[in-house]
Amino acid sequence: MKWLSTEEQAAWRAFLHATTLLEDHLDRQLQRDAGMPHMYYALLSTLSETPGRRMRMTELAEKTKITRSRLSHAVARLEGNGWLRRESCPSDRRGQIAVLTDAGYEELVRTAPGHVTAVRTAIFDRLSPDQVKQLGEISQIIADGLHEPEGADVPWLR
Amino acid sequence: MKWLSTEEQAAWRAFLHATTLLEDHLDRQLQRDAGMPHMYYALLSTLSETPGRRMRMTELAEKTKITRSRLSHAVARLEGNGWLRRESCPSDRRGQIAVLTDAGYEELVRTAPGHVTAVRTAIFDRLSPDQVKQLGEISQIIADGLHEPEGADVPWLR
DNA sequence: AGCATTTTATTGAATCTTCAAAAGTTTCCC
DNA sequence: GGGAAACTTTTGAAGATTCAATAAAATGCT
Repeated sequence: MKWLSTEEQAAWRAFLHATTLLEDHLDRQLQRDAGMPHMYYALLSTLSETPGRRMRMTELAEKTKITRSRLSHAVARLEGNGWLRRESCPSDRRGQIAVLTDAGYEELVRTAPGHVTAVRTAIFDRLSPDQVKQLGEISQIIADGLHEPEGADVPWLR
Repeated sequence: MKWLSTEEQAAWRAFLHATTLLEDHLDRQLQRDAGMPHMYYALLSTLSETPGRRMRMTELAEKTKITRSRLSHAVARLEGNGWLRRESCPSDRRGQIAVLTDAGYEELVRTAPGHVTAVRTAIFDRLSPDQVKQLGEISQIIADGLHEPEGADVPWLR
């Protein structure tokens, strides 16, 4: 059993603090200005960038790295707000398609500047271009490692 | 209004994915192996490193970057598990002190190796020593920026 | 075709977090 | 001393997330 080195411990602690504070900060900012938590905003934002502003539920869940269950609950709530609507998928009768409504798009247009400013102020205004590059690379490595579960339950059957 | 550059957008997206997946992964790991979410584990872990394995509520909340309310609920739950107990503070009758019990310490001893392995596998085994250093520095900068709220409501009165 | 398996999406219950309000205590200042 | 203001912690309700179970539809296999 190998423990963390002093440097690793320090980095891990700082990382935990940064992510905890940042999540809290952005959730608060968006809850105040847009009436939704950060993840819900991310769903609208993701949809806004797709052709037709629509996406299959599973695809949207994968793109935003959340579970299908979480997405179902979130979409139900956002649909209640009128920012999203569901359509059934023509090619697969199990499928549902989440569609960003005009009202949802307007809400995004209205709140995006404030959110981007919050992100910029918290992160990018404080980092050098090289640090931004480093952060991107490091994040990518971590995300890649978690994207497809590594150790399956029965590795000897792989 | 200044938007994010292409590099910044890419970094931000990767960072969001990494933190979302990582949080989910570690919560799941600890829920399975220790019966508690990651933040609760962090509370026990933080307490275990203090003299007397005890800390005032507010201090513990600040050290772990969570709200007092969240801490109160968490401590109530962990107390129910027998991993923590409350003592009243002798010098300040408002104060409560969270104390790690022996059972709590044992639980930590039992589950720490698995958790450290999970953290190592997800992060530190994948990064170069320089990247670990970079991650620590970048995280520190972000955390520092959020630690004391920057823009007060009335900056002209500061 | 027929039947088991897999995939998609949702649901409800339990748990966790946030927010605002509350009660008790200490501090500040005159 | 006395009263306002600030601080510490808890509480309950509302909202969010997880997990396991469910239903419906597609796919695979023989």
